[in-house]
Amino acid sequence: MSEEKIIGKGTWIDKLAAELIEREKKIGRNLDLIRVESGLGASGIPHIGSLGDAVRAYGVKLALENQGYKSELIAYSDDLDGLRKIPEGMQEFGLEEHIGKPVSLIPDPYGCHDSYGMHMSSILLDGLDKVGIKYEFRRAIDTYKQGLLKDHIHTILQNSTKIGNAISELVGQEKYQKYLPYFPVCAKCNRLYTAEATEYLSDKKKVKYNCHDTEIGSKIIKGCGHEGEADITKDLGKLAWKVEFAARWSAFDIRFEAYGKDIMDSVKVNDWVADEILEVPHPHHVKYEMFLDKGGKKISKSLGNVITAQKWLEFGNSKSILLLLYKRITGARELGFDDIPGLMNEYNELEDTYFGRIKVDNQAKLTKLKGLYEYVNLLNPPKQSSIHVNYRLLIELTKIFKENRNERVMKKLIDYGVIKNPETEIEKLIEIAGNYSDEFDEQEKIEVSLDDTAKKALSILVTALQEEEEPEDIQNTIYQIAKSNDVQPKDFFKILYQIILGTSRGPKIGPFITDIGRKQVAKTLSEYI
RNA sequence: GGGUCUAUGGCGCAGCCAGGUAGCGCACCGGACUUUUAAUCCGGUUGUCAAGGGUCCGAAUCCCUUUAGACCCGCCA
Repeated sequence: MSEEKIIGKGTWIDKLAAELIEREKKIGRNLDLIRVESGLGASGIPHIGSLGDAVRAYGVKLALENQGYKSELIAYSDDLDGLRKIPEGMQEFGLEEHIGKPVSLIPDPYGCHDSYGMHMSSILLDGLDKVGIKYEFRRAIDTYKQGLLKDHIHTILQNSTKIGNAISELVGQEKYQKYLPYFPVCAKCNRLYTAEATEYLSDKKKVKYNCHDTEIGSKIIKGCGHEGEADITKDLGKLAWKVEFAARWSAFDIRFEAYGKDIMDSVKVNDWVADEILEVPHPHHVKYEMFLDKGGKKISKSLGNVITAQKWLEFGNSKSILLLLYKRITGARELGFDDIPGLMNEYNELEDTYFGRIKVDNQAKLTKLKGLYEYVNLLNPPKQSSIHVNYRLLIELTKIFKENRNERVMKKLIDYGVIKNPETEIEKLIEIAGNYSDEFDEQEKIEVSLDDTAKKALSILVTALQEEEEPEDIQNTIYQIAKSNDVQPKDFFKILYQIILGTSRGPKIGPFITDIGRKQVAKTLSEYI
């Protein structure tokens, strides 16, 4: 693997950006500004996957800039989509009556934004802000209202027969051979999807529709029976997804958009529409797998297993999110909050590699790891390494100290020689590690098998701990008890850790017992005798 | 029906995209040292890199076929 083969910073992001540029050059498009796009769902609570789409697109923007091009990320909220089902946990808001309406026309149940859709989008935008992603925000409702897509809609509707056939051929969906790929918002009941467009009056730029019951999922949405004509240049309505991206790509001059495999078919059709109907080359793409929860189910907005950026940030820092999203793009991954500690530590390792404290033999590998570190820092890496504390250790410590947590954990860390002085940087870590242990501490009672000699030694220890007078040196006492009762000290310590911490090792146990409280420990231990 | 991904020592995974001696963490086993305990140090575990074929001087890595599992699409967005 030679030096010259390495593109940019050696990551998949750089390679992708290079492919993109090469393709644009081949097509011969203007490269003064390369726009990349990311879609934001607005119908449900945005999970980490939606965030990933934007974060990765931003990575590509950074790579493009790094290779000398100007670039911009458009974050586009699909807030003209209709509400299909009520998200888990939002049953009490009486959203039932709004099913089928565009989410930007539904009031915000929480009352803090101009609409339901804006509320949802804001959660994602807030997530992006928190991890440091910069973007240009666009909304579907504005895009349509401003008529930015009206020429594209006209062209698409004029070619609806051709498109309908192509959809059938490309992905086997027959529906658009019969109906137009355009959903007017019913003038009478404000609903989408119920209003089925049957005919396009090309000269008037109007579609004929009738509003009738329609089935979405397993639910029937009531239509109001209204029959009308909608002016595509003035009245509210939207293109079907199968053709909408193409119109948007063209209108915004988008050169890159990543997509999840769940919308693979739509992208395939849209690429065709862009190339063949709108006659604008489609953007470069990359497909990614969905994040799955630990059971292997897709993380869905409507189910309860939502991992949002906000929730993640309670337990891990923004670097851990960025590392997760930038380290690789391929492959289905099962994701859960329990991945956070690993990612927190992995970031520290990566930082050590970047600053040369960890040696990596393979040059290409080193370049790649350093590159990854730079992307996780959004190509603005710190000049100096941060202070590293093993995150799992922090979790263990915060599990033990619930009162005066910050102070006591900090003191322990100094005792251990992990840090020299209390640091505000560490305070933050103690806080999130504490959140983690509070939320996920399962208090698993593990089976500890004890033989008679061990039990005897244990009961002597319990007695010793219960003495009013504090033994001078608990550490030494434990050692002596083990020795004089024919228990291997090594095993005895192990037993104690298993009982107290649920692990086979831990911090130096003498001072540790003092920290928790002798009586407390004696009580816990006595349950095993 | 269509599509995508995954398959690597006991477990979890990296390596695969841009082929060049099969690695990491954990677990486990043995040893060393030690009142040693966030232990540390040394060594180990007979991995057909799912199976078969192809390309190549050389394949875990690229291509084809097969098997198993997962997920997505075939409403809508």
